[in-house]
Amino acid sequence: MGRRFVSATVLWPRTLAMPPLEEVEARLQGREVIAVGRRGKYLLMHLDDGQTLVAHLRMTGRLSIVAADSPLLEDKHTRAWFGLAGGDALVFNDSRKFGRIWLAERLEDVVGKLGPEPLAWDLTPEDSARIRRRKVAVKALLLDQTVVAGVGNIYADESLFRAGIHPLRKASTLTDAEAGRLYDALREVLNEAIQKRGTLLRDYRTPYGEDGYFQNDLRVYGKVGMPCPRCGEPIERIRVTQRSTHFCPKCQKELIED
DNA sequence: ATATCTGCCTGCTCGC
DNA sequence: TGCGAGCAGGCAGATA
Repeated sequence: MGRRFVSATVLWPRTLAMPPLEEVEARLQGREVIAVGRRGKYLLMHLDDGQTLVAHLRMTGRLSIVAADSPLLEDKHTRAWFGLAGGDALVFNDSRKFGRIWLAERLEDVVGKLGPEPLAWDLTPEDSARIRRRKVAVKALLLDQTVVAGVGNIYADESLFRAGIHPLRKASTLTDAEAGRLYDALREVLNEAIQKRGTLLRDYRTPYGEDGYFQNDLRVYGKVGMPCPRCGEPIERIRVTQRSTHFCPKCQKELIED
């Protein structure tokens, strides 16, 4: 916060989702960051004229502020960087090239379709009814950013395990009790993960380059064949709408026996 | 409206 | 040791 942009450089054109680079250069020139925030998985830098510089890291993206002569500017995975008044640079580094940056006049154009924030979710009866009519697998529902914002594959699997719900259950078949347990489990998992500063898997680092620690608390994600921490049954992996999905076949029954 | 699939990408792991 | 295949996954866009 408090820094001003003086230039914009894009090395991998697709990184810049909108608008064209010439326009970014003109509209960003001299603008000051007055606040930073987040919506779902989108990072927000609010500027002093109402615009928002938005970044999505996807899988491997990293944002950092470095000195203007930092070797990171020459790194082969650096996709874009923004010169800051005073000589530093805000660098977007992303080996997989999935990450995206927007300069939005209206933030809603970028994040308008996102569902509610799970940790600040005042679930209305209308929301609840609409969601619970859906016939998709509940795992797919958790990953749908228009239903609830910010949940990715790891925390979806962990939430379903803690709630004792099979990932293939159709959302429309969940009982009130199950829906309530899932809602609680999701918030619990996210709060714990935030407290542990995230999950170190392959690429993730905190904004300060440190590792997160939630990987030590994962109960099913990536644990294929290992004993369930609750019942000892081997954890299984299946695919649900093209996503690798981990669960305990004993604690998370697809069909409830009577 | 809803549900599902494909393409985008590179680095890493695995098996031969 | 070298090499290719397979895998990881968030989202846009296409298709059913």
